Amino acid sequence: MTNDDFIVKAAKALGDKNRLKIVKELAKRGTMNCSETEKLTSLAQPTMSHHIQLLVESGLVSVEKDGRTSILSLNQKNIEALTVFLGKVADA
Amino acid sequence: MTNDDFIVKAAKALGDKNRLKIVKELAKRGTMNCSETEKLTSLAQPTMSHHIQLLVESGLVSVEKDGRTSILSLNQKNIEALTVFLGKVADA
DNA sequence: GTAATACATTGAAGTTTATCAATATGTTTC
DNA sequence: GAAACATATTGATAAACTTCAATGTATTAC
Repeated sequence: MTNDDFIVKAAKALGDKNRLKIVKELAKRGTMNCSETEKLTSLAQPTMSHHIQLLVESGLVSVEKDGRTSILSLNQKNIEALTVFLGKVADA
Repeated sequence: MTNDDFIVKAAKALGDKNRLKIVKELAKRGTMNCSETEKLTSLAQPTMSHHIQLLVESGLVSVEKDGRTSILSLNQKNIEALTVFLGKVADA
């Protein structure tokens, strides 16, 4: 994946209000499992599962399996990379 | 528009490779008019016009009309706002 | 004022995305 | 091992998005 591809994918992942809500909540709590994300919105479980998959594929969110639960957290390094890119654009 | 709405809209605007290319080129050159953006890709003129409209509506890009040409530039303030948001998320 | 230039709008086609109900898979509990 | 739990997958539908050809609207140039 080129850097541009990463930017596009990550931006696309952030460009949805439900996924943004997950990201913001992860920033607040540190971690969440999938069931907890479902309580953030009124979306059905498969829909959330899909959104989470997109966030993970984008690199913004990481998953660690613990038994039957999936523990989500922010991928700080990749979010930082996106931030740095934007920072450069902001004061170009 | 709430702050979340802005983040979603701006991220969505960035989440397309052609629009990202415009933004990056604006960061490099400072300004461009619409005809110049058309040379960046192989997209048709109406398609570019549409992408530019999305960028402008998102707040990432500003337009100033000068006769028959539209002069595009980055909206540093809004890009900075997006950067700040991500920065907070990155080291949450 | 006609022609050329720069951009916007419209209408339509194809593609992608968001969403859900139903169902499947793997895991813990009893 | 049966039941409950956590998440994933599948298949379908509706909405949103990307793209273009055709056409429209200003503006400049001759």
